[in-house]
Amino acid sequence: MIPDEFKLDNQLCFRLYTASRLLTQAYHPLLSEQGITYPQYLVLLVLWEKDAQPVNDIAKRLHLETNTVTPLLQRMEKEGILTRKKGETDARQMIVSLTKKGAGLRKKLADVPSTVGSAVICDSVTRDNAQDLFRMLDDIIKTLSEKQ
Amino acid sequence: MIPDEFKLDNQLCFRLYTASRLLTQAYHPLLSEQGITYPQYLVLLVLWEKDAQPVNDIAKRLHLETNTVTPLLQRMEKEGILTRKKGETDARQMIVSLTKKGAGLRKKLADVPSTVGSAVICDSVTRDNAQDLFRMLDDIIKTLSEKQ
DNA sequence: TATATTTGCATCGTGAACGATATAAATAAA
DNA sequence: TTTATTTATATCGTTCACGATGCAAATATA
Repeated sequence: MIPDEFKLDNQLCFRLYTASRLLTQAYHPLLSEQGITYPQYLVLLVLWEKDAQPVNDIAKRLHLETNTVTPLLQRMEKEGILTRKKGETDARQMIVSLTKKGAGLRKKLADVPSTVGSAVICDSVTRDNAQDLFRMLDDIIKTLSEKQ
Repeated sequence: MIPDEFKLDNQLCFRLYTASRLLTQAYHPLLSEQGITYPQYLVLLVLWEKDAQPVNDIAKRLHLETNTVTPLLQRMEKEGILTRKKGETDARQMIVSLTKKGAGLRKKLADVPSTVGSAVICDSVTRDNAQDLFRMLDDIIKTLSEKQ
């Protein structure tokens, strides 16, 4: 007999992993139309909120390490979406700024949130109890990121 | 002004993506001790439930494509965790079975669920309302996996 | 039975993730 | 000021994910 804890159906991580992957896939057709990936879209969200940030601030905002973000930014730089230049006050920093193309993607991707949002509305996740889900996920993220 | 839908804090996908990554990281020290990764652990969970399954059944159970699972299984075969042999009734199938080592990992990994589980217990996610979270995630997964 | 289609798996290329490590600049300590 | 430590970023190697494509076995159709 398999103990309950070992059953795949009882695993929180597997659910998060699957839901994350499937929802990311829902973004794909919309994003690839503009030649970007989902993690690149996340970088854009960060820079649209506040332009000209050092690599580290972007990484922290996304809960990623710089060894993930740096290559990501290098690819986006090569695509002409953003620029990277040495910080003036601190020469260790690389300040990442949107190009005109990167800023312009905001309008071209304007429909993404509502399109994807409506795809995930189901019995359990309506606008009402999405807040409960958000709160639980935020709590998980907070708990785990504090364990570092 | 940034519309609300564009704010990173309002994105469900980003929360799932982050929670999934951080929780997977919590598995890492426990799994690497036995020389396996988290996706490999998922394969073991599937095979511990039912041994000797074709690649396709494992892939479907994990909501993954065979082009992800095949290399994963090949690496696990090289590690001596499982074997792959052609199906007898259907020669297209590859039947994946646990070796003694693969079956034995169950005991060595016995503490994983409880160890990781206790790491994620927080204000919002207690044993009580974990069921609500499970239900919502299952609904999201169901909705998204039915879309194609 | 011959041909077409579907199914199951594999290969390839690209882009993440991430542990480990390296390097230079900034800061702290001696 | 010299030396040590910390900080910010980059490089490298391995393992996923996944779209695209290929191929052989099984099944359906003609």
